[in-house]
Amino acid sequence: MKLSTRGRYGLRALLDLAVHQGEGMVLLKDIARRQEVSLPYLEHLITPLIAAGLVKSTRGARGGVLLIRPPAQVTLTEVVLLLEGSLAPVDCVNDPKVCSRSASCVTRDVWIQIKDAMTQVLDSTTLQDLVERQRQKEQTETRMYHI
Amino acid sequence: MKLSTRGRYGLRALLDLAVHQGEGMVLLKDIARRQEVSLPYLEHLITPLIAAGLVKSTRGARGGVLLIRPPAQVTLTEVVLLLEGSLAPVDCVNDPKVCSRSASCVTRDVWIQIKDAMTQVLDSTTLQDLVERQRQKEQTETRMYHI
DNA sequence: ACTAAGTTGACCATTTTAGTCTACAATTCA
DNA sequence: TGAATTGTAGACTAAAATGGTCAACTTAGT
Repeated sequence: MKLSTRGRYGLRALLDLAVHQGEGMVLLKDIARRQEVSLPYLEHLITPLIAAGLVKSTRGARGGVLLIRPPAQVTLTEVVLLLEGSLAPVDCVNDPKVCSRSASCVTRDVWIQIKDAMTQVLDSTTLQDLVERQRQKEQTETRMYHI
Repeated sequence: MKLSTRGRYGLRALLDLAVHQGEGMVLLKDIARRQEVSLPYLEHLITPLIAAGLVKSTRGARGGVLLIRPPAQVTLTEVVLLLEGSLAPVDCVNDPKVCSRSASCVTRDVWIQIKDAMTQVLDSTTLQDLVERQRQKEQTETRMYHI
C-alpha cells in the first residue's frame, strides 16, 4: 500500500513549479536540483503532466516548463491520478468485472470506503494550499532561527 | 498505491473464519476452496495471523484453525497492519528520519492526512461488521431470487 | 552553425509479488 | 504402533513493477 516515487517526486516537482509560478520558465535542471531528483528521471515524471495539459514546456535555449493553470485550480486528486493511475487500492473498485465475487464481496465495500476517504483528502487540497502551507513553514522556521 | 494479494486474500480468509466462528475447527482447505485461493499460498497468509495471536491453529487429524477473539473485537486496522505492514503511503510518515526533508515537507503532511483517513475507516470496522454486512447481502440476494 | 533546453525510447538492475514444492512435525484414530 | 490427516517452515522461482540510466533526437534561441 505504498505510493511509488512517481507520485511522490511528481507532486513535489509540481509544487516546486507552483511556488515559482509567475516567474516565467522554470528549468527542469533547477527543479531536479531543488527537489533532489535526477534530471533524467524527472523528465520521465513530467511527461504525463505535459501530456495531460497541466504543464507547458518549451524546448531549446531559454526553454523550460511552467504550470498552465493557477495553482488554486489544481487539486491533488488530479495530480495523483495522473501520476499513479488510480486511487483504488484494488482493481475491483474501479471495475467490478475483474472479479466474479464483486457483487457480493463485503471486503470490496471496505476498499471503496478507503478510496473515497483518500479522494476526499486529495479533493480538498490544491497546489495553492500546499504553496501557502510551505510559506508558512518557512516563516515559522525563520522566526525560530532568529529567537 | 495498490494493496497486495496478501491483504486482500488474508482479510477474506479472516472474514471466512469469522463467519464460521463457533463451529469449531475450520480447515484451511475449506477456506482455500471457498475463497478461491490456493492452499499453499493461504498457508503463507495465515502464518503472520497465527504469530500475532489472532488465529489459533491445531495440527493433525481433526486439526484446523479458528479465531481466538470474538469478531467484534478485531478491527480491520489490526488485520491490515498485520498483513500489509503499515498504512503509511510513504515511509517518512512512520519515520521522519528516512528523509532529510521531512520537517519542512508539506507533501509529507498530505500523506499523513491520507494515512489518517484510511486508519479512520479501518478503525471503525470490525470483522463482526463485515459478517453482518455479508449476511445482509445474502438475504437480499435470496429475496431477489424468490421475487 | 552552435548551444541550450526538453523528448523519446531503449535498456537494465533490483526488488517485490505471487506463488509452488518438498520435507517435516504434530495429532488422531484404527 | 502406524497410517492418515492436518498445519509449518523454508527453499525456490517466474513474472512484474520499480527506479532508474543512457543515447539519440528535436526544437528554439543567439
